[in-house]
Amino acid sequence: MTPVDQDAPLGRRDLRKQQTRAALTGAALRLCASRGFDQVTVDDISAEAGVSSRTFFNYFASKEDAVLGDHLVEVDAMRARLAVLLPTMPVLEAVRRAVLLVVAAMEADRDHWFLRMEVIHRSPQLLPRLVLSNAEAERGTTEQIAAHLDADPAAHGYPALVVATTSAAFRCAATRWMTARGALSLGALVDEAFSALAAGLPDPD
Amino acid sequence: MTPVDQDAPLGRRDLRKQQTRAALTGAALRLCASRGFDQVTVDDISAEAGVSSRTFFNYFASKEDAVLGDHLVEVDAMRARLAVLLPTMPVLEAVRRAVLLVVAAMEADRDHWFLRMEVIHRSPQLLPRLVLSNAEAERGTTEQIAAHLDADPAAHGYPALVVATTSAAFRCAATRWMTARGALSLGALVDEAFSALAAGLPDPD
DNA sequence: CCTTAAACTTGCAGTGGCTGCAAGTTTATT
DNA sequence: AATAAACTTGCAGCCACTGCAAGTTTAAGG
Repeated sequence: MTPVDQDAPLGRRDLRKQQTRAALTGAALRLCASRGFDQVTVDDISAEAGVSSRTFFNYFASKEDAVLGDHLVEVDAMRARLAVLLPTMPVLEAVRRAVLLVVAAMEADRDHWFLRMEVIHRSPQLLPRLVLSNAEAERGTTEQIAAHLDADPAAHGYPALVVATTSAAFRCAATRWMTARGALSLGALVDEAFSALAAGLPDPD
Repeated sequence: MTPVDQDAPLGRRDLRKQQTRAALTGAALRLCASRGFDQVTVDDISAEAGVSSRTFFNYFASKEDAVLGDHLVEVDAMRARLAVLLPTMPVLEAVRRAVLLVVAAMEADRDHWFLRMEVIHRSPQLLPRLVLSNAEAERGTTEQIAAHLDADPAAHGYPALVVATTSAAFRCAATRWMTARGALSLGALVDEAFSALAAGLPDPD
């Protein structure tokens, strides 16, 4: 699932930790996908993963975290790309290209995302937590764009507006991608959504 | 808060229910605003409101519900307005005008909204739940627009895209409104955001 | 006015998420 | 081989939340 980060000093210990963590998220996803989120207890997940329930909470702060996991890994890369692109083109276009990094990561992780989606679809209570972590990421990007424009984010609404609307557009594309179970390319769907945004959301046809 | 709905058959019982409900949300808002959401227990709220903690759960399904309350009351009115406007103008413009109904309701309820905002700002865990209930409303509006366009919502991304992005724009405006503590008119902020959307989110200035 | 049925409140007991603490056990360090 | 650090675990406990079985209040009909 999550590839090993660069050349890390991996002793038996860190290895086992990764292993345990993966076993926990795996068990959580599997169980929740088949039974539904609240028909699964932390004890169930821990037992399936072969650790105590107390240990579960050494790895995750909540049951939800085990399911949603770290779906924000690519944010740093996206932000770096954005920093490079912003000075050379309009904000909206820079964001569109930066988002393609996330698109690539998601398309590479297809199966994992579909499984996660299955769980979230079954148990919509999880959706909020997903939105929250996104919100945090959005705030950072907003500040980045505000700095680029030399604008006070509090006084000027533009940075927050761009980030919020593009995020919404991205989520729309992702939703279409998943309901189509990957029959369409996520990249193409994202492009379509961003084009509509750039055109001012005119009525279709 | 919520004005009495039309000519209702209000006996002592229903009256007391309204009273209790208001006391609970009031206590919840007050306590959470001063102490923070998770420094307040359901027992605290119930005691402050003068009922048992068990009764609390007869009124609200969760502690969060008591704080967030019914912030979706005006949705029906908005949808009705939208139905009237859609055939006579572009979708985006119709949505903009329909949203003005919500704007009016919020501006009439200023103080309450600011208090709620105070709580949410202190305890961001609440923000997601807020977004979630919005999501439900968004789905309905999406279907409405899809029907108007004679489009299959699954096949065509436009309806969901318009709704998601305009909702995001609205939230941005609302956030600015609240951080400015009402120094700016919510209506003006919403108009500004929608204008930017309609123009394709060009770089400012 | 009085009776009866429905609605509302409440205590109680119990489940499950989640945390701090104080062992014990495993792994890294010298 | 000895010591320190990290990891796991059981335990005791808090709190959100629920079902159940009273008790109490209000509405409705005679």
